[in-house]
Amino acid sequence: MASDRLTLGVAARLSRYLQVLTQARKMGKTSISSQAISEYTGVNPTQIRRDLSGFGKFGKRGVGYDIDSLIEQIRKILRTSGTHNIALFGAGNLGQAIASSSVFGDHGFQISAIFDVSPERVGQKVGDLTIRHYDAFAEIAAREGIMVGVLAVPGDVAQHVADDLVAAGVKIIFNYSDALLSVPSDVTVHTSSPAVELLYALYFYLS
Amino acid sequence: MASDRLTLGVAARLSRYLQVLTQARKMGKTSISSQAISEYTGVNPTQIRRDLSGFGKFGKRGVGYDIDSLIEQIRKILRTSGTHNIALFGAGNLGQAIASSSVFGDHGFQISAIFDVSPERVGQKVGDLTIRHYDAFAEIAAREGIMVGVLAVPGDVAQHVADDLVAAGVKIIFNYSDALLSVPSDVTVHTSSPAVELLYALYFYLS
DNA sequence: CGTAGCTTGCTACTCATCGTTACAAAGTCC
DNA sequence: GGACTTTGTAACGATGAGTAGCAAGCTACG
Repeated sequence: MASDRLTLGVAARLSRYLQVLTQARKMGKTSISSQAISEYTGVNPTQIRRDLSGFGKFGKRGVGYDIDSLIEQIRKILRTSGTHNIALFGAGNLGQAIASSSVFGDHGFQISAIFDVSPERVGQKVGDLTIRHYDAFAEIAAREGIMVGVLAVPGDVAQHVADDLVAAGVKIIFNYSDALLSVPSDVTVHTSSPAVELLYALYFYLS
Repeated sequence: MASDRLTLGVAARLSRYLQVLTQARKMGKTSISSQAISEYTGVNPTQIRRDLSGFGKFGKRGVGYDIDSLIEQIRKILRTSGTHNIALFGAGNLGQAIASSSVFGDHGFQISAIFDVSPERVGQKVGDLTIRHYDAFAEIAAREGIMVGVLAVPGDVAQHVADDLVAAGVKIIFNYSDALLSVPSDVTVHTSSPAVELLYALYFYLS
């Protein structure tokens, strides 16, 4: 199991392919070549074929890869097939944007609950979901076994929420706030930082 | 100039350090050790010191790095000091969330204009900015020299907006939509894909 | 003042990874 | 049938990253 664990690089690239494939599928494409994936990801076409061919023969020579089946294969390789329940914290502009978009749903993440503390928001609906009060989180987490939490809350309360998430057994925290979160070593924090990604892109443009 | 260009890895890590440093500064810290940066970034402490010491002696032995000055130094290394004007497209939930947060501002990106097409939104204020009609973009871009565009628009119009941005001379597009954008090779598209980043984190947790 | 404990800066070495080149096999298109 | 495309695969070389180790400089505390 853990022995044939993918290396960081391979897993990162496979995820990246998955992103492009999912987008391409949304655009109505059904087939794609390693060359095309390369243009969208910046990864060398040979590298792409090598990454994929290490797990089986997914492509058709002269044609390329069938997008639907390749998505399925990669998700199988990443062992992330099926749906995963996530909980969303904060129903402000950002939280509502996340809840009403399909970004997570397209990749098998189902938002199973959305929490806030504002009396004006609690009880309102966002898509199919009703915003619940944050106090109900512990109970719901215990019942549904939430493993991933998404933080769309103000930075000054992020650590507090993160602590509660850790206590409830959440293992992966996606942090949209600007707070630096301290968590036990068995919990992964991923912080969204679009501005930093932009700086990175800007550097290469300016050079 | 381009000769002493940083490698991809170094630039990526420096950006990452910048993220953590900016967060740490917000939390009120003034100094940080390579060990601490390592815990937040996952990068080896020796690697961090090597990355930094290649450009000068920024740290104090026995103490660590002064956060303010290190941020300044890294931004100088990345040649992204100063402020950069960006334009934001789409004033829905996501657009408003971006406009009212400080994520971009903290890193020197100033949102100089926000555009939408909805008559209900145009004319309203988000923070200090007034939402303008999309038709005004070409003129404003010509006057202010926008180099970075942020797309918080629906996927089905993203390509159309991207084409207009390219025509107006925008070189970096930050894409929050789920569309796969086609642009000339001298334009960089960076697509936000939180779900894919989550899949990546999930893989390593499950292994 | 002086000693103990950090932390940086720096070097040398090793190993893994990625890009490159090359080419055969299998498919499509005309 | 023939030209063209694209995958699958191997070999090689260059680059990058992890590791270990150590001296120098700073702080803190008696």
